[in-house]
Amino acid sequence: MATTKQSLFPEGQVALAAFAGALAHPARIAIIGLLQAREEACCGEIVKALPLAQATVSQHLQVLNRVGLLHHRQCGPKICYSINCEALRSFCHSFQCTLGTAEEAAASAPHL
Amino acid sequence: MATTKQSLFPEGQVALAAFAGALAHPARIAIIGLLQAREEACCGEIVKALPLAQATVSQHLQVLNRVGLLHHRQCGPKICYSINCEALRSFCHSFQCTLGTAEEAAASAPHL
DNA sequence: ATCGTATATCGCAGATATACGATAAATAAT
DNA sequence: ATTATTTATCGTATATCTGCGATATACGAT
Repeated sequence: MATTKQSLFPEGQVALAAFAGALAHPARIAIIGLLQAREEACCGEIVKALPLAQATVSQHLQVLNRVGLLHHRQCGPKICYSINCEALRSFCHSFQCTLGTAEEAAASAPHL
Repeated sequence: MATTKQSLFPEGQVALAAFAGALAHPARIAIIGLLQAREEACCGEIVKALPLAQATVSQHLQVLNRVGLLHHRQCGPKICYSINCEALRSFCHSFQCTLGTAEEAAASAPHL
């Protein structure tokens, strides 16, 4: 038994869980951090920066892409990835709201 | 072969991924939201509020507890759970820092 | 000690995730 | 068309997650 019961939960909670799931691996945290530092990086550069095989890195990129956290553009023979800042901010916002840390966030960033 | 490679990543990234992993299920998001609304709830109340069996809810509580997100106290025959606000805030803070949604995101709009 | 209630843990099965080699697909240049 | 480069996908094996019934543990009251 164990047919997933995720569909029995409100859509907002499912979406937030999916977002959290996309960040639930050190490699994907590292990729986000790397893209934050460099603005943009191609898959090969990310592979060099991580202790993982190319196929595995590509899979992790897909996971981040699936929840809309990445932009990518063809750049000659390479594909350059960057962070979809809007999506990231939007996720973080509903994250704050649901987790009830909104007051603290408002204190440090008095706007929005 | 697929012995997990999580240990090859920096500790901070592993910790953040673990935190995200703890929130990577709608049931656990729901539990956090419920505890936020009620301050405190015992396991039985949470079971009633979710479409899951008691054993499953108990497991989800363990997952949240393992990363330090919960407080619990014996309350007669029951066990009352509440959110460890300090831990939650601390996590959210390093979350913001690593994901760079503090001020960089707001400042950098112009590209593409 | 026994009973009833409340919660945690065990054991199992099915579903996902992780990781990688091999290979395919796409691009650029020859 | 061939080659070299870059990335995505396939196939696979192993690991972890999800879910629940059954059972164990803990507590308060009798």
